[in-house]
Amino acid sequence: MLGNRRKTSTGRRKIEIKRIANDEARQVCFSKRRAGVFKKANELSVLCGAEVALVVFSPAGKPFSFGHPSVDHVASVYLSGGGRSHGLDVGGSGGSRRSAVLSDLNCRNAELVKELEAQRKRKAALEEALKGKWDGSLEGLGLQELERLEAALKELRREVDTTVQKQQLDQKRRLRVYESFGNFRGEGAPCLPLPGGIRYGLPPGGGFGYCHPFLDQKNF
Amino acid sequence: MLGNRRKTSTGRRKIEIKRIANDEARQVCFSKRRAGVFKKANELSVLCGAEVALVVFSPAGKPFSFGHPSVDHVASVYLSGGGRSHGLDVGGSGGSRRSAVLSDLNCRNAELVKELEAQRKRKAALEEALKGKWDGSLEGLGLQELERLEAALKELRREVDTTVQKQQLDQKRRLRVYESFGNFRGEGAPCLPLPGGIRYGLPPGGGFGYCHPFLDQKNF
DNA sequence: AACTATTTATAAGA
DNA sequence: TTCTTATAAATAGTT
Repeated sequence: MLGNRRKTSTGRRKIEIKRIANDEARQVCFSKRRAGVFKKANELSVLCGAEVALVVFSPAGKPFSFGHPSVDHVASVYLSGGGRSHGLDVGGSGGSRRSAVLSDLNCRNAELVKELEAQRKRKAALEEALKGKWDGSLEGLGLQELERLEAALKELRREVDTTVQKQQLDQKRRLRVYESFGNFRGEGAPCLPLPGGIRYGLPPGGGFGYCHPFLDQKNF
Repeated sequence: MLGNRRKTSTGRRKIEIKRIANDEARQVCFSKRRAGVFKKANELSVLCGAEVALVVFSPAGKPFSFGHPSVDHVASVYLSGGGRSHGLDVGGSGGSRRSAVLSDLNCRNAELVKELEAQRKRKAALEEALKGKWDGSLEGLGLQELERLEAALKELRREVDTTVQKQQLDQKRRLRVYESFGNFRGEGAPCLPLPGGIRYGLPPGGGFGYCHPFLDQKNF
């Protein structure tokens, strides 16, 4: 009775890996494959103990992410230059650790002094720019002035970024803490400013909801 | 002749998704599955036009990554709060863009003024800390002083991070540029400092080599 | 969302 | 690591 039932499906067919033209089909494919990729990423981290960070934006711009131990952790390591230091000087095993810390601190201090210098100049320049062109409102400014202001802001950002990056690098060299477990996030309201320190990812209350892996990631 | 050959394999068997105890088996599994996950991630981005960033560290700490349009791009968006603004005010389509930019700039300026204030205080505090305890060398300092200095450095970092994050958020709100194509990176020397602005990832010359997807990612 | 026929990924073994 | 093979899993097209 069940055996001689007609075929109800043509079955899976091979497809070419190129952009799916049809909008709806693309959306369906995204949902299915997103679930698949996240599952694979999770399995890789569990089976092999690998550190994994995966962030996906749907064609509509909805964010989904998975990280083990966390997106933040992996992003930090990646940011700081990638990879563990292959076991050298990790853990409190020997007496060379203290001197390593010392030379590390020494190095960081030198960089910090330079950064202070740069910061001083930068701030002066920015105040200059603000003083000359800025009275608190925007209405009196032409497009040109706005653009110049924006350029100044970008410049500031780039310089601060450099500072941050160096400091993170330094810090990560000796701070290799393992966090406890992975996480899975998806589908949240975009563009909310976040309080507190920098986050390579978003905090629980910051607009992204946490979801259990593979159970709740069906929305486009 | 070929048909009646004995089974040469027991074939694939179902496994439980939990850490593989045996080191070698875990390594082999990592290599295979890493390739699989990266392939899936790439297919998702191509088929569906999704933005994807995937970073994996092997158990030994070797970094592998894939991004479309790039890890940097996805990380930036993710960092800034996630998600596109759902088509509103994207592109130069309407006349509301100008006023949007104005209120945006206005907002950014207010934050900037606050940040300048904070920066001034921060710098003063740091200089204080350095003046009091620091003569250029580390040898005269006890562990307690070192710890206090480290705390000051961390504090500085946290505050600078906050600045950077806010500015990035602001900037990203109106800078939604599409880059051209994805990339694949793997297996590089860890922990080299990077010149230039902050990178959510690593530049071509920064210690990571570029690889073509799925062809060159076999090393643990 | 559910259903299957297929394709694809992969666990073991060599 | 790479190849092979049997099998488990993912998923394209359909309903």
